[in-house]
Amino acid sequence: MKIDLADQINEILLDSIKKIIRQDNFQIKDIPKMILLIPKNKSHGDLSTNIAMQLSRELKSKPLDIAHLIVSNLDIQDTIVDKVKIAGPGFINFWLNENWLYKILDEIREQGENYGKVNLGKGKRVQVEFVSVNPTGPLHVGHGKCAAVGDALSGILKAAGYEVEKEYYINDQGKQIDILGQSVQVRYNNFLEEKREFPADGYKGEYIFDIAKEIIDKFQDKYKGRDDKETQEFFKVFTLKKILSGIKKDLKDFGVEFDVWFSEKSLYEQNKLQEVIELLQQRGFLYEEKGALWLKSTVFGDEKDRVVIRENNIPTYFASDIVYHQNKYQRGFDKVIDIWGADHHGYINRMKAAAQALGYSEDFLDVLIVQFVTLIKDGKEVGMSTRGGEFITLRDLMREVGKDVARYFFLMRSYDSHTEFDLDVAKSQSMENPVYYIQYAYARICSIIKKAEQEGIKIDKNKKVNLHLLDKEEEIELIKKLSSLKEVVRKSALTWKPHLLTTYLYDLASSFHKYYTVHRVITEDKELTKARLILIDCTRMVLFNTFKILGISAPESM
RNA sequence: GCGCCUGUGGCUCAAUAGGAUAGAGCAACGGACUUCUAAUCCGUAGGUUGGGGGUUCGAUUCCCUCCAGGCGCGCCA
Repeated sequence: MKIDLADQINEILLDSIKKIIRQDNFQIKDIPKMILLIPKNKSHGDLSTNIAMQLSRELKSKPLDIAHLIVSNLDIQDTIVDKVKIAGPGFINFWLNENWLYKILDEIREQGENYGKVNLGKGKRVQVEFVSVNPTGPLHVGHGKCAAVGDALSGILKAAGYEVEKEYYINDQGKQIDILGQSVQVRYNNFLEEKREFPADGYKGEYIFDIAKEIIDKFQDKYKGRDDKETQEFFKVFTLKKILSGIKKDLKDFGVEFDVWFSEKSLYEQNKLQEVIELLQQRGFLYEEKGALWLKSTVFGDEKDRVVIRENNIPTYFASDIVYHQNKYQRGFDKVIDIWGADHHGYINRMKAAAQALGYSEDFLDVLIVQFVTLIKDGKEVGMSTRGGEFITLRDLMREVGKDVARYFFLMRSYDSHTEFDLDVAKSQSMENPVYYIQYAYARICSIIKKAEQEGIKIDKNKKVNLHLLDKEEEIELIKKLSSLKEVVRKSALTWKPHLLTTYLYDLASSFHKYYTVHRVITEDKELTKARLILIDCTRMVLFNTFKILGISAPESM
């Protein structure tokens, strides 16, 4: 494996700094992390570092002086670096030998679908748990955002060398499931002209009626007027199954496949609660007060202690979650990421406190909060309460704008900004949609390659093509974009920001469209044509790889 | 009252772990199809980064404070 060019520059910089420290007897604790960045402005070189400014504080000396010292000790013999210059307040800018650009193309061709992968995770096991919506109704638009973010983040972490497991936690027991069953049961009886009172906090959605109708179709009046244990259980189980299979189908059609569907009920069946209570008791983090059992979550920074077992002996929702996270830990993950909606952010502290009370390190569990989606339809906001029954489902959204548009829209901005999703705009502007813009770049490339094939132009993998012919400004620009994929993957895996990749996609597509407008790929010049075909094929590959990480499809024609 | 998130051109958002002249798209205006897909490209205009302080070589980014919006503060889930 070749040395990364950033690594190479890091190395010679480090050598130089070490030399200075020795020569001039500087005292220094640690050398700050070297940050090499690609300057926005071309006149600042191909790569740049601010290390001199970073060191200035520690060395108590002017950034410019340090920069000069570093540069004069820099050994650029036999490296990719052509020229070094100091600029501004103390930036050290590097100009690279142009060969490096063409080496990028070789690398892409060599690695194919693997280009863009980095080994940040080194095989560490990460669990990403997301969506995990109570199975009391269909998924709505807000859940779609969580699904898109969770799935994309998982893809990013995989590309960054982590071993990722995606999980959906099903709250398939408890009070809300009882109410759900009752809601359907009442509707069922009402359809059969049996008077029943609808539960005060019952689920009012249209889908409840549909399920009731379905039960009539299948079982006629078998359960009419009955209210024994068996009947209640029947409505609960039937409804739960129905809704859950709907959720699974929605997610699958949205392109999200989970590795594990984890049932809350199964934890109780295995009597895991008792185990966890005993463990917490042993560790001294439980106490009784007012007939209830409390967790001392304040010890770990929670605002107040929390009830685990109620006065009436029924465990709280929180208790289940503690048991569930205990289970996650026992499955041996190095890291657990929970993705929650913004309405649950007040829950983070107690959950992290619980994890620590169980004895896990503070950074074992991290919770990522996805801010709400405000959906605009016909110019006004649409409410999204499951219980109230008024919402736009993820299914509706997919029907209206398609899977790719929906996913991209959720991912194109940072998940922690509350985004407005104007349905009318997403539909009516679909021709100017960023998704189409990007996919169009891909389709264009495919179409050129197809045409070249028809004209009998073939790229022989073994035959040398003179890539130095790719010397136009737009070509250099495009290759540089291609080269930065790995950096983007690394960064987004480190910061858990999928939108860095959507931004990158747009950027890359833009570079390609510009190139396309100015230069023709297929020309009379055979050698040039071949070189350009390689360039666009590499672009195609990079687009493809990024699409794959984000779960967006790559159409060969549009 | 306390906590979390947000505030950037008219609108929707970026800004790479604090970096160089704050960038895109939409909307506006003016251009480019005899071409491998015009679902594209080029140009013009548009900014006191909510206000005020601070930290330093440098702040959209970090700290304090105020203002505005969203969301939470249960022996609900």
